[in-house]
Amino acid sequence: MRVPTVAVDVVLFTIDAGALKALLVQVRKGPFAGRWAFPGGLVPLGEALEDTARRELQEKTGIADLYLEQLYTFGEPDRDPSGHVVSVAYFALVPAPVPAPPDDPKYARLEWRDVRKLPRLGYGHNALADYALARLQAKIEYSDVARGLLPPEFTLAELQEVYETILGRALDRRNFRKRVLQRGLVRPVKRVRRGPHRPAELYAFAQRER
Amino acid sequence: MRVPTVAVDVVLFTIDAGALKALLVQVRKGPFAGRWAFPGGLVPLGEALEDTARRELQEKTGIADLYLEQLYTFGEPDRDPSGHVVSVAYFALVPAPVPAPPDDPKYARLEWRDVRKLPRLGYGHNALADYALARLQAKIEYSDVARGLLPPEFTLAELQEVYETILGRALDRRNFRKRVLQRGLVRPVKRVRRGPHRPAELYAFAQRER
DNA sequence: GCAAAAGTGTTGAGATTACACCCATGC
DNA sequence: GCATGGGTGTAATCTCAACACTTTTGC
Repeated sequence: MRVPTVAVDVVLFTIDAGALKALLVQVRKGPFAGRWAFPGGLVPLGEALEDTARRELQEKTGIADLYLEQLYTFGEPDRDPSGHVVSVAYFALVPAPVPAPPDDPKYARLEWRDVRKLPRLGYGHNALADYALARLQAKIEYSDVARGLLPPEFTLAELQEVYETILGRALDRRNFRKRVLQRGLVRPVKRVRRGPHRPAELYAFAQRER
Repeated sequence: MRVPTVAVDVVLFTIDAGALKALLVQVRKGPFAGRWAFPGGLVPLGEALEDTARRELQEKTGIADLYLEQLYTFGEPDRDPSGHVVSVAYFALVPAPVPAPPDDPKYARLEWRDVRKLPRLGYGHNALADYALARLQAKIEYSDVARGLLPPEFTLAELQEVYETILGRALDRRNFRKRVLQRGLVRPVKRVRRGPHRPAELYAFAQRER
């Protein structure tokens, strides 16, 4: 092989049981066999990077529709002991509830793991996890990335829980509601979610991103 | 060729004559021959991406010491008509005054061009220019990237001119000085620059980045 | 002494934080 | 009627933008 190989790796986040989780796959070959790492794969000739990322996730989890954003490209030649692999990292979001990963022994094992309690990962992927989390925390403050973690309609309490889980700290309810409303991030949809207590107004993200 | 090739492209900025300029090279081969584009080159097996970027700039301009930061990776297969090239884009900064590019006919022609008046570039590089400028504008607000565009000691007027050139608008002198000082971005070095008028205090960037 | 750039404070507006009580529903 | 989560306003503080005059030097 005369040139570096190109791969994509994807940090797929979801929120589950009040925790921010990422999808891991168990490495099957090479010096990292048995370790966990983020899913990824080689980019074939002629395929766009983002398409490779989506295809890999689709094949591994069946999830087709998700938010995907490029993170960083790692190109140190000694990161992968099997050769010089330039790895384009993405981060992705999928709304809860996420379908349970198929536990087909034909495929590598998959697991959703709390991002703040990751084991030592293969291919130096812990740095990737830190990077992805930092980006997510930064973006949630000024963009509508939270869209990728929620269903089309949701209560403000649910939205706030997403923010708190990502940021890792509690937020004031009144201030939170004021902010997201007057920033025009969400709009009420004139429906309510009924439950055991007082019904909650439902909201949706506003059309235009900002 | 069975896999995509990996290349780096670098948007090298400097400030010259009150304008933000970028280094362009003239394309010599292929369908974009004659057009201008940002300098770049293929990543050889075993070399880190950033090393390739530095080496290319060093070879083309002789500039060795510069600020370099990864921007984005473009991987659409049809961007380069000669094949599927995954291009990792960097942006770089070099302080003025910048050495004049050698006009050796053995090498491709080089030119510093005003970033806001670029011609139609090869390889779809106009998008890259926009992206790099947006990143620079964003980062100058909260980081010390301006460090890469100034000599070790400078006056606050010079610093302000860098900000104004990058942001493309005038800033209030008093507010500007207040901000950079109380943010701890710069510190006075107890020396002055003498000129035709009142001497100006010299400053240097503070040690720690933030 | 004059031209030119350097240096310096205050005020008002808007944004952000802190904080506690009533409301609507299911059971 | 009570337990539970849903919904709301105000005051204090901080941050950011607007704005004009005096100082120091070279000539």
